[in-house]
Amino acid sequence: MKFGLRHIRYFIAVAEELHFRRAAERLGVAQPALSRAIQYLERELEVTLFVRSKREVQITRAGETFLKSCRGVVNSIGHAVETTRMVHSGEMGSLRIGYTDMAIAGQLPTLLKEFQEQRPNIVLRPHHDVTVTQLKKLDEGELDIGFVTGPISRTGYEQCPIQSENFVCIVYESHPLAGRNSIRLEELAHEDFVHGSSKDWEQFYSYLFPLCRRSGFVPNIVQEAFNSAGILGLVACGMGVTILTDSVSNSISSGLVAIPIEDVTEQLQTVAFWKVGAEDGAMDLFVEFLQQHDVHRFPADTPKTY
Amino acid sequence: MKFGLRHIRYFIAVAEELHFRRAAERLGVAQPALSRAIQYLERELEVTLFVRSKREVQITRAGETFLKSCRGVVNSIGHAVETTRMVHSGEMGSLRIGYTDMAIAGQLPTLLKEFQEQRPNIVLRPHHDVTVTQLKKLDEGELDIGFVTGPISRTGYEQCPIQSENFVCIVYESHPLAGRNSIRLEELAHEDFVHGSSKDWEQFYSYLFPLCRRSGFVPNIVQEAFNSAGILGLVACGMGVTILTDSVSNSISSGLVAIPIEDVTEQLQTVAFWKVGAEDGAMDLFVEFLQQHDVHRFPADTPKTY
DNA sequence: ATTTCATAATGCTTTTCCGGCATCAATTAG
DNA sequence: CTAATTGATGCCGGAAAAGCATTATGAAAT
Repeated sequence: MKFGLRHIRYFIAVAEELHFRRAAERLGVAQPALSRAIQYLERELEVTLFVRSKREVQITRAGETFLKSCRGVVNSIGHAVETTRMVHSGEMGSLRIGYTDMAIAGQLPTLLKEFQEQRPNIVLRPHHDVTVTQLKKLDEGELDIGFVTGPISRTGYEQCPIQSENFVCIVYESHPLAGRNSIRLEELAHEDFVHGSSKDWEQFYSYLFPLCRRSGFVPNIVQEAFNSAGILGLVACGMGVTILTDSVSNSISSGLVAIPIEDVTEQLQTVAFWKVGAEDGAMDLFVEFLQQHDVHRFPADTPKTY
Repeated sequence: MKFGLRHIRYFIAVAEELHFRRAAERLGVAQPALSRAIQYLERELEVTLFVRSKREVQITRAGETFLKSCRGVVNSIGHAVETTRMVHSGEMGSLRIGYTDMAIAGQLPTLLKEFQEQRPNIVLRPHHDVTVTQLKKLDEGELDIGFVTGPISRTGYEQCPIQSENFVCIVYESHPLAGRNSIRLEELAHEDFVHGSSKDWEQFYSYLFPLCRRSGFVPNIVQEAFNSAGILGLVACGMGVTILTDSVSNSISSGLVAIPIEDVTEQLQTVAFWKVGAEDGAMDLFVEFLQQHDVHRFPADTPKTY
């Protein structure tokens, strides 16, 4: 295969015109150049493509099959260029999106739905993961953007606030505190706590534990679960109480009660988090979309670092 | 699209190595040439394909989609060359084959089956047509080869004998001649004849009528049909007698009787007939095959012309 | 039969393109 | 800070492709 796309284009012209001079005109080259190009092609292929009989040009069977293939090739190249340009501009592409329990229980579904309507040619691929796993996958390029518990400061990354939620205490309905409209955090000092597994939920508790310490206690952990559904389940079994956030408590099952915590004004932030300079049009569009929807301004006075 | 296959091949190498120097080695060119080719490609596409960060080369999403397409393109080109060469050599292709009633009732099915086994990649497309129609279609390039009643002499064409058959008289079973082991042609002088339609069966009767004239009569045609099945049907109805050939009479229905004609030693030839210089490998192979199977040598002393 | 016309092929020259060498700039490793 | 590696750039030479002019050939017209 020592010929080029030029030979293919020339061949198609001759095959369609069955006339070297006309084909040369159509291509905007001189007739001898065309003759030689076709000769070269035939020599490379070791195949007679045309029968030149001084008054007419006939295409051979082999030429006809080559013509079909050539049309296919130029079409796929055209299509390739078009698609590549669309992916470059972001108009087309795919995004691997990580999300936490809090994100998926909150704003994320609405955001994704709205973006999908704006950009129907971008495929969204959401994956559930806790914050630390998402950060690892972002590092390794397995995710394009994560919706994680934040804020997080890390060089080479950017973030955008998505939602802020209050902490709420969740107890089973026969618990002594179940009837209360609100509680103070220190009232939980001697309760048994159900917990997210310490490794996975590291980020969440890095925000919650300082609050407990301020209220003068360290939570007494009696059970661990892997996700919020598991935690709620264990609470419903009467194994202890837990602290989660508004969005998750919106969907608690019967048998559980969510109680606001009076003396905790701090909120748990969920942020979108992504690597800068990924050179991906779809990402750019998605980030732009998120920043336009940034209703909850990022509080500059709480620069917690990871 | 002002780039060539060279750019595509270079791009694939860089995309696979993610390293300009190594890719250049693999391609057998110097690194600067490669850098420039990729730059040119990116300028033509108006798309960033790689992110060069002085210690590593990353491919962009757009680059990845372009890579997939490029792999497809080089594959289809390789496949195109292969297929084209096969068609050129004749190993692959298709043949449009015409046949008469006599041919299909005789040797042709066996011939086609045997050839098909030898060359499974050649598609055989048989079409039923009388001789004159086949000749017209051969002229117009609608057929590649015809199995016709011959011999035929026509410039630009060649032929090869396929079979020679005796003429036989066919009568309905209550006909006075039905009991005979053989007859002489002149005994049919005053019979009613069923005929192939004069236009379509022109070629057949150009061989038969001279024999009748030699025996001193012109057949008295009372009915015409379009093909041998129709003729046999009319004979079975008692509308007259007819003269056909061995092969056709082998498959006559009950109610009909085939009687040899003593004084007619002339045979009806079926020949393969094709245009010379068609520049088609499959045709060449088929013709070669037919000539090897030429058991019935062409009788040089009966040069009847069309 | 001869002339004329049209077509594709060929010879030669010019232009363009592409590759190689040397070098530069930038980043990383020690 | 130095050395080494990597991709980009400048410049030059050679090969490839195009253009122009011409030829050879076959068909149509006279």
